[in-house]
Amino acid sequence: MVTLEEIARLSGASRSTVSRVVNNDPHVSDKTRMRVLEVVRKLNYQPNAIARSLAAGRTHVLGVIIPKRVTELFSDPYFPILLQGVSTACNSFDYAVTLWLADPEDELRFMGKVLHNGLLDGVIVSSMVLTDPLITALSASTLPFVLVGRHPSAPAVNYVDVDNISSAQAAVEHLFQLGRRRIATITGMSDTIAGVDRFRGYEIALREHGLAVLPELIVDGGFSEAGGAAAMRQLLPLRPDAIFVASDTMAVGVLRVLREAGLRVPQDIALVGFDDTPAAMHAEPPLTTMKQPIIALGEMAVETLLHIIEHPDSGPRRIILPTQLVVRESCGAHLI
Amino acid sequence: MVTLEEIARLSGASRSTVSRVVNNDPHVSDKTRMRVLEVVRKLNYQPNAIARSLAAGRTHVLGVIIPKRVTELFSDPYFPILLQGVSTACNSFDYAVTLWLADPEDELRFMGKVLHNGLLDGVIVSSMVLTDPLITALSASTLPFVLVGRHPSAPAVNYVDVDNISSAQAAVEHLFQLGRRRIATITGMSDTIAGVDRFRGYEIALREHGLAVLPELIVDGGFSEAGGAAAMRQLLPLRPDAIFVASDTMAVGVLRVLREAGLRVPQDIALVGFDDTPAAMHAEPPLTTMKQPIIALGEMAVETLLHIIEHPDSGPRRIILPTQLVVRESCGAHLI
DNA sequence: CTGAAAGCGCTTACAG
DNA sequence: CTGAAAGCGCTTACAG
Repeated sequence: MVTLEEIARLSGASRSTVSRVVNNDPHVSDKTRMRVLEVVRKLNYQPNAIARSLAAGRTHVLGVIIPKRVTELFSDPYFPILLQGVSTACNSFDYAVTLWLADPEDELRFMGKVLHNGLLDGVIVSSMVLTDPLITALSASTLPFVLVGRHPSAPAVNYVDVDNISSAQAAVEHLFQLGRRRIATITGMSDTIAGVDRFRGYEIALREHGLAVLPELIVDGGFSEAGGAAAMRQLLPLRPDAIFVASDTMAVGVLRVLREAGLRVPQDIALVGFDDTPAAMHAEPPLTTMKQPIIALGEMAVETLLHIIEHPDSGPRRIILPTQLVVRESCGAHLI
Repeated sequence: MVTLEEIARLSGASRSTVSRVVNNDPHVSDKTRMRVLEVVRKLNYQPNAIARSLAAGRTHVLGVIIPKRVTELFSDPYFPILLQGVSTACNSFDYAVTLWLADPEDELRFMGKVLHNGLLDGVIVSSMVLTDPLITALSASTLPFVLVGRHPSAPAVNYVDVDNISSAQAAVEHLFQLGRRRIATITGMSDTIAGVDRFRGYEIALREHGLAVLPELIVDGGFSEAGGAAAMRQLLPLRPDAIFVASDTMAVGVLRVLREAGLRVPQDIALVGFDDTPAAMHAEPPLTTMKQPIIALGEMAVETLLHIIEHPDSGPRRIILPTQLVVRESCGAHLI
């Protein structure tokens, strides 16, 4: 392995100077810089990241924590896509990202160990679970972190999110505008903030129009495809004329059940989903859905985290990214 | 941050001794050990991973590289699931995993930089692309690596894989045994080893039974759902009585097109997929498919890599994991 | 079993 | 603009 030391010796400069050149410090004469760079190139010198981290006190690596519990729902492409956004942003800022798919047990180990071992400059947490002890542990630590998805138990915390409440409200409003009045909802897990918020949006929209919120028209689908299907089966005999489904993944399961039951979408039942994952476009019929900018959430999480690392004393940042209703066929708008 | 130095001072032991205790070195008297551990616990001391890495020459972090090109097909849960296996194994061995979702440009940066910056003890590469320059660069470097998926251009290399050829052959054989004779195939990308191998298995199976390999019954679906659907549309007028689809993700697209065309699966066309992703089970009808142990592939990749790191001089390891035909409804076996 | 010392490969005041 | 020196927090022969 080529070291700074060697470059210094061969270029006739001091180690300090070589370090400056390598780090683009302007306080080096052009002549010296050229001489050093020459040798750097010739030997294909790469600064040792570990030594650099130890000396500089920064590792240039971020952590991403995704609770395994949701990981198991990896049929839902939300997390892979989020990861993509995080990864892209990290690459562009010359950061590495280390991935922690933590089951509850690993979470403990993570908190006890990784959190304080100095490997990470900061972490991004995509826990949706309301009672996650990790959030508490992070808040108590000095490690900079940002949440993807707001978290009521830690209000003074940095996060990026969408406005799930008003987005869900807008989705239901869309169904109302199309003339639907018996609107059901299939909700996500009720111990996640997204699940709760999207349900609240549903309630608000109904109330706003004086529609009753009927308990029997509210079924938990747990954010999974199978859960969505099961919820739909439960809803079938109640004959809603529209359903707001709190994730596209669940909506795919819903469509399957409706097909089996011989019901037409949107003629018999109109559907609006949430997320706009790739499956929404490919669904049959194509799914009208509230698009969430998942990639951008990942990217913003990184940018926010980097900002916090640079400016530890700035106040908490809450970033809300816009959603957008993508009208396809499942809502029936094209028939009107 | 609590340091070794502090523990030494407070416990009255030397830094060497504290280091030994922390690293479970048996050459420490019980008395001393207790005394040190007492202080360690009290101060909640966590060894600094960076300092440790620099001193020991090992970082305990592995890299996973997934080419962005396939990443964009993240609707295919293969990669997330693989990641899960890798992550689980790393956790259990106390390694961290850093994720590189590399587009071709990032790949260059990776090779030039990350490959030699000392951050990684080794890397796992899940490139399926035949001509990937990364493989060449890795082979030329001293960094230990293992491939997920064999690679003909680098035969003397460590990899874990399934036997795609014989697995595909068995899948087609199954269709043959069910009486199908006009068997088409929708192939994966022809510049991936999995794509090529699965196609070869198809050929072999047909030839074995004296069936002609008809070019018009071979259509590229590019491993994506949309590609699978497009391929099926092309196949529709040719009326095959069975199709071997080289991935479940494509098969989902195929099923959609068949439904639109009013064809019954398996009565009119029998289908066998590949992978056994969660979508296979949820498909309509449930998909018969060649199950690939994706999680296990990820885990074995880690174990193999760790083995290579420990034993740099052992010969190359090639690990082939078994596949298994999962018979559901799309092949028609249940009707017989 | 224990400790003093060198060293891992960098960065960064400090002085000139 | 440049260099000598200290230091980041550990591990690991080496000696006793």
